[in-house]
Amino acid sequence: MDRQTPTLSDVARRAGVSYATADRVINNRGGVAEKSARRVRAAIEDLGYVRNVAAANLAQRRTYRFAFVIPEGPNSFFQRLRSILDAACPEMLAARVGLEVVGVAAFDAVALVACLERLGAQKVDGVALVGTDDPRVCAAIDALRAQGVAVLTLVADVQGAQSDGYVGIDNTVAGRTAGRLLLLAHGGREGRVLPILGVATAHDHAERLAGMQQTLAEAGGRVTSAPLIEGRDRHDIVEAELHRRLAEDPGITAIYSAGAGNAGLVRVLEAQGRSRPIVVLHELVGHSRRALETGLVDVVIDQRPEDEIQTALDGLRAIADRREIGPPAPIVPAIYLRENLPPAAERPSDGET
Amino acid sequence: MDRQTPTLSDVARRAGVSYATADRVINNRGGVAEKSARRVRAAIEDLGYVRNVAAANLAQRRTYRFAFVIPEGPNSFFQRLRSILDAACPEMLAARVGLEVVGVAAFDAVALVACLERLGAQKVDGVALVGTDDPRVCAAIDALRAQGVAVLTLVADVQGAQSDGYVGIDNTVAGRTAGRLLLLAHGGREGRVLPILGVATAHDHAERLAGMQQTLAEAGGRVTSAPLIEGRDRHDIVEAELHRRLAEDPGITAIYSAGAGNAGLVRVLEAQGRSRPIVVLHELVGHSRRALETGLVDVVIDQRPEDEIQTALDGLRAIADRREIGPPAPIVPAIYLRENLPPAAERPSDGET
DNA sequence: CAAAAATTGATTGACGTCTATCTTTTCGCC
DNA sequence: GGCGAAAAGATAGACGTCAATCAATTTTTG
Repeated sequence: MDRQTPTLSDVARRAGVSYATADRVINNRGGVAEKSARRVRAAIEDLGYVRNVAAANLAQRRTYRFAFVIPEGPNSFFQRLRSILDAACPEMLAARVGLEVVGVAAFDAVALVACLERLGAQKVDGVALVGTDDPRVCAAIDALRAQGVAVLTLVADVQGAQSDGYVGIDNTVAGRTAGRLLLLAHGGREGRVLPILGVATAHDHAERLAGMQQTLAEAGGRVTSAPLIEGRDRHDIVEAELHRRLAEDPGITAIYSAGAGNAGLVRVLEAQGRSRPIVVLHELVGHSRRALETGLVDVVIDQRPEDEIQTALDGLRAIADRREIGPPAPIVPAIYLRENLPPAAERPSDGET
Repeated sequence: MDRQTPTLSDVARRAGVSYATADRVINNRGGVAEKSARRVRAAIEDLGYVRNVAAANLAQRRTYRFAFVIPEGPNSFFQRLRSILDAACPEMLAARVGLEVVGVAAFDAVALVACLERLGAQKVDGVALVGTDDPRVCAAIDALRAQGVAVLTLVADVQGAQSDGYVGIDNTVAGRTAGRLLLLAHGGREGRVLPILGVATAHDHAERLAGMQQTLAEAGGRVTSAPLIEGRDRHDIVEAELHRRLAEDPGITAIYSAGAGNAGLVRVLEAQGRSRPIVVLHELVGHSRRALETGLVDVVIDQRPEDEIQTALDGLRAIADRREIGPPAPIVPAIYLRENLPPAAERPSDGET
C-alpha cells in the first residue's frame, strides 16, 4: 500500500542516466544533450516524480526572507493588515520563513523607494508592497526584480511596474458590487445615492465609484448618483459635509462610502435616529464592524486581507522556489451583513478607516 | 544578518546536556529527569529554537495519507467539492501529502461506516468526512480516533460523535444571512417569503429555514414566511410545486431555497418573465451561477468549499504532526451577487444542486 | 555496600536533495 | 586517427532530524 514516492535516483535509473545527469536536468544546470534531457523528462513523467521540496530546502539550508511593506498611519485597515501579518509570523517560522513587516509613511513615494532599496541590499527573497503610484516606485520595483527578488503588489497596484503579480481586489468589481447591493436595497424604487470618497484622484476610490455608477446606470437609472463628498479620509470633514448634504437634500436614499474616514459617517448616522438611508461601505474594521452589529450600517464590503496575505505568501514562496504555479485565484470582495460577520479575532484597536 | 536558526544540537549544548537527551525531551520519549527536561525547555526558549519540520519529515520519510469521504450522486455541490479536491491533489503531492478522495452513496450510513473501517485498516493518517447522522457512524468515528487517526467532519457534522473538529458553516447563521438579505431587498415593505427545502427533517436545511425566520421575526414581522415547499431535492418536484404555489398565492414576494434541486426553480423563474420575486438560494454551482449571471436570481449564499477544504487539510496536518494549533477560524457563508462572482475555474459539469 | 534501575552520553545510519569535483566516455571535425 | 570539447558518470559531504544501540554514569533500593 505504501510504496514510497520515487526519488531522483529512481528517475535516473529509469532514464538510464546517472544521478548527476538527472540532477543537471531538473536543476537546469546545462551541459546535457537534448536526447538525455528528454529521457529524463520522460522518466519523470512516467514515475510521477515530484521533487521533495523539504529535502531540497534542507540541503540548501534555505530560509526565506520575505518583507511586507505596509503604509503607516491611523488607517485601521492597514492596522488590520499588520495584525494579520504579525499573527502569521510564528506559524511561518515553523516553515522556515522569516517575515519582516516594514512600515512606511503612507503615500510617501520617496520613503517607499528608500525602503525597497534597503530591502534589496539586505538580500530578501521576496517583497510584497502596498503600491503608491509613482515612476520612482516603478523603477525601484524593476531594480529589485532585476536583482532576483520576487515582488508582489498588495492591495494597491503600481501602474506601469512589472511586478510578479498583483494581489488585491479589482476596485471596479468592488464598486459594481456596491451598486448591485444598492439596487437590491432599493427594490425597484427610485433613489439617490450619495457617494463619499477619500480623494477623487486616488484611482482606487475613483474606480469604486465608477463601478457603482456603472451598475446603477445599467439597471435603468431609477437609482442615480448624487454629487460626491470628498472627505479626504478625515472623519471630521466627512461628518460636517455629510451632515450638511443630508439636511439640504432630502432625496438621498442611500450612502456609499468608497474610502476611509468612516468614523465621521458613523457619528452622523447615530444622530439620524430611526429612519436612516441605506448605507454601504468598505473594509471591515473596528468601527465599521460595530456599526454593522448595531444596525447603523447595512453592508460592509471587505477585501479579506487574510486571504490577500495568504495568497501573497503562497505566491512569494512559489516564485522563490521556482515552482511553476498558475496565477493565484483573484481575490473577490466579500459582502458582510450583520448576520455573517466572521468572529472578531483581533484585539480592538481603533483608528480611522 | 543571516545567522542561521539554531538546531537541536545548539539547544543541547546550551542546556549542557547531550543531543540524545535533548532529543528525548522534544520527542518526549521519556526516561529524562525532570531537572534536565526543564533545562532543555529553558534552552529552547532562550534560543528560540523551532523544530525544522522539513528535516523531521525527511528523516521520518513521512508522507501523510489523508482521505476525504464525499457523498456520491448528482448533487453538484459535492461534485464541486470533488473537483476542488482533485485540483488540490498535485499541489499537495509536492508537500508529501497523498490525498484519497472516496465516494460513498449519499445518506447511506452503512456504506459510510464500511468505508471508514476500510480506511482505518489502510492506516490513513486522517479522514475528513461529510457526516451522516447515525449512531453507527458515530461509533465508526470513535473507533478511528481511538486508532490514532485524525477525523474531521466536513460540511455536515455528526451529532454525538467526538471528532477532532467540524469544518463547515453554521447553517443557522447561513439562514439568518438569507433572512437579512431578504429584509434588505424588501426595503421596509411588506412581503411573504416562500421557503423551499429538500426534506424538512434534514437538520441542516431545517436550521437554515429557522435562521431565516428568526431574522425576519426580529425585524418586526413585516416580511413573513409562507408555508414551505418540500422539494426532496428533486427539480421536477420543485418545479411543479413552485409553479402551483406562485399561481395560487400572488402575495409571494420572495423565494428562499435552502437546499438543492434548484434547477427546477430556475426553470420556473425563466418562465416567469419580467417581474419575478426576489430569489435567494444556496451554493454556487453551475446553474445557480448562470442564473445569477443572467439575472434570474438575486443572491447566492455559498459555503466556500475551497476554504473548507483548505481548512480541513490544515487541520489534518496539524493533528498529524502533533502540532498545537488553535481551532480553525470558522467558515462564514459568503454572499455572491452577479458582480462579485469569483472566476469560474471548474469545468462546466452539470447536475442537480 | 552491592545490585538493580534510572538516567545520560556518544555515536551511527538513514532520509532526498544540492553542490562540487574529478574521471571517463562520446562526439564532431580536421 | 587523433584532438579537443561536450556530455555523462561517479562519488562524497553537507543539511537537521529521527531512531536505534550500547556504554557510561548516577541514583535508588534492599
